[in-house]
Amino acid sequence: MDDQTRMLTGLTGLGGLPQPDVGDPDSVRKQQSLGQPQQDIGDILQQIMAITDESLDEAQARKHALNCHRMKPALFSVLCEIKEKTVLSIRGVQEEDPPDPQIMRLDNMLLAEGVSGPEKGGGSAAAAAAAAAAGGSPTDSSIEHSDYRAKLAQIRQIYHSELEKYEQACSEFTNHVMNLLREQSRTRPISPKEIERMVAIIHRKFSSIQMQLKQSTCEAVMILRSRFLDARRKRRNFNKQATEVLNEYFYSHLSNPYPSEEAKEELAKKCGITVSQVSNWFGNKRIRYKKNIGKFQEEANLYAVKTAVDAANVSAQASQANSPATPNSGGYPAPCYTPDGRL
DNA sequence: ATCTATGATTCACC
DNA sequence: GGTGAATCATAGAT
Repeated sequence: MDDQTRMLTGLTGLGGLPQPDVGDPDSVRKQQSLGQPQQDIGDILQQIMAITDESLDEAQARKHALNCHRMKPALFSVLCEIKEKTVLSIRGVQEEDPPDPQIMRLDNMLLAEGVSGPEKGGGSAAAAAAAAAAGGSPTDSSIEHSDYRAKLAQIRQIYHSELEKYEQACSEFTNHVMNLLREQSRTRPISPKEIERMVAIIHRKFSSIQMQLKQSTCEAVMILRSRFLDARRKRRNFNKQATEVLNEYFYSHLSNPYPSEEAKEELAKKCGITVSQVSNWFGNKRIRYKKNIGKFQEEANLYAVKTAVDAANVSAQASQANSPATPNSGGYPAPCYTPDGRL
């Protein structure tokens, strides 16, 4: 009995293996035509392939039997040799690809919107600023603001929980595949590098799923944002007190109705609006005043009186007289009024 | 329904 | 970047 025949009998004697059909005349013919060695190897390979069709316990037992088989090292070395030849053609085909620019774009956006960054970072601050600039009374904007924040937080939460799920699934799957490959490396030649490559492939697959998640999150944020920006166009008039403060400043600085940055901040604080709203207001006011001074005459006189009265009060309170708020020299034409407040 | 007032936006200019 | 000018879009008055 030669080695291969012994091996065959050894394998068939392992139990549970399909016995070569000795009684079958076809089988006998095959044995004769193939020649003993090829036929034996063919059987072994067939048995290896058959493992996949079996239950786990059976397969484990079979695997163990095969691993213990004394021909296994020989088969293994043959597989190694084949592998060595084929690997040369595979090598270098799939090398490190550069970071996907689209992923980077999505990442940057998610970071900017405060979805992927630290909990209460720049993104929400920016949103807050935008919300504040949205106009309307301070209460309205804060309602819109909190609404926006709440929705953003919701998106953020979903994004993170999904991301976590994906990451967990990815690492679980990676572990599983690595274990499988390590296990298989006992029967077929698998280099650590190949395992690495396989892991990279898995990661690529999962990162493409992640990209989809990022994309849909971005879309959600964009929709939220556009809704929010639409809401911004829903103009709300400033309250009476705010308009009064702004008008007072405007008419008392008619010669130069350009508040400094500090003055704008002060006015914004007084009126409960943002600095950019103050800028808008002054921009509109200047142009509209200039366009139709006549129309604003009454208003101008009213505030001139107010300013004069205030100035008078101040001077009355102070022991020494102060000069009026702002002399009107140049700049925008002043309304006509007498120093005592009469028109 | 229509008009007016007004806050916001856009664009060109400096 | 701040401003003027034109324009948009809507609230509020009629």
